[in-house]
Amino acid sequence: MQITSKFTAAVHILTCIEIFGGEMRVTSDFLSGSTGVNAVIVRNVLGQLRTAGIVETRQGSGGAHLAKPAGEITLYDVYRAVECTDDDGLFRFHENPNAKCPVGRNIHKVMDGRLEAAQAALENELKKTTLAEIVADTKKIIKEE
Amino acid sequence: MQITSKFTAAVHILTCIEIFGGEMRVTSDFLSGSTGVNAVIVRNVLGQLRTAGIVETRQGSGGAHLAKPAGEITLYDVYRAVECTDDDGLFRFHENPNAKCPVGRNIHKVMDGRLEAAQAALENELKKTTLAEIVADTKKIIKEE
DNA sequence: TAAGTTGTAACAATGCTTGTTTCAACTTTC
DNA sequence: GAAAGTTGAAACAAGCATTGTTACAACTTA
Repeated sequence: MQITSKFTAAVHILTCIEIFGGEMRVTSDFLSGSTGVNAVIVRNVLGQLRTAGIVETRQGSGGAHLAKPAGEITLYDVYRAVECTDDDGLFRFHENPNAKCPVGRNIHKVMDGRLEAAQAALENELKKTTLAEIVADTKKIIKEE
Repeated sequence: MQITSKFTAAVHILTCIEIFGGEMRVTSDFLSGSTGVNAVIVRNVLGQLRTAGIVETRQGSGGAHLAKPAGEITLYDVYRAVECTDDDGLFRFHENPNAKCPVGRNIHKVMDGRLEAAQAALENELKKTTLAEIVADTKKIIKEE
């Protein structure tokens, strides 16, 4: 099982907004062209990023902008905005353990804390990188090409 | 996107094998009863755990056993045995970034290292817990019931 | 030999991800 | 005000993965 490609697409989108936003209007069509992701999906992602307070878009006038400095947007923020793991977490539990079995009755309790710790470890690692670093690295590579 | 319930089911299965293995024959039917997971799925999981060298099963004679001490089996081992993330990792990349776009051409390079670090953080956390601890915690809770 | 069990293949059901079409609402420009 | 371009959103389809189910050969033990 894998984390959706919407996450990497969202980072790609944000990077484009930051890099090209100065010189041109970054529309969902343009972003679709750069990412290879369907324009409607791009708009969906932008909608989720907007709900999370990461970008600003307006109906009619094309062009998305960051809602806050790139240095204040972490990969974790993007991950949370786009993936819907909030409700039940990254791990999925088998749903019907038998309450009549002493193991089935308690396995949830025993594992939950550890699964949360593992998920937190992933998320904390994502918190370490900001969009500003992604943009800086990308610009550096472009310059060296 | 979530990690398969096969993972938690596998831990449940191993816990049962360790706790009940002394007193009775732990068959896939019994495990199906405790986990609430279909017996064929249980056999599939057992097959993956066997391939990974974690359990021993034999056709005909019922009853699975651990192939090594519970203290030497980490949650990570179980995760690797059961999830098929080896090939492409936990994160999925959007597949067709545009090579004509300087961002699309390089976003993979920029993100890969960070995604690997995040995945490694998750896996390292899973390495910290052994089956022996899960079993000990479960026994403790059962005793307190 | 009979009963119980594992290993495995094939198929169905369900749900998730992504793509596609369509259209109303909005902004900008002419 | 009209036209062109854009966003937001709903509805639906295609593809894929997960899980369940059925079926059966191969094996072990009694």
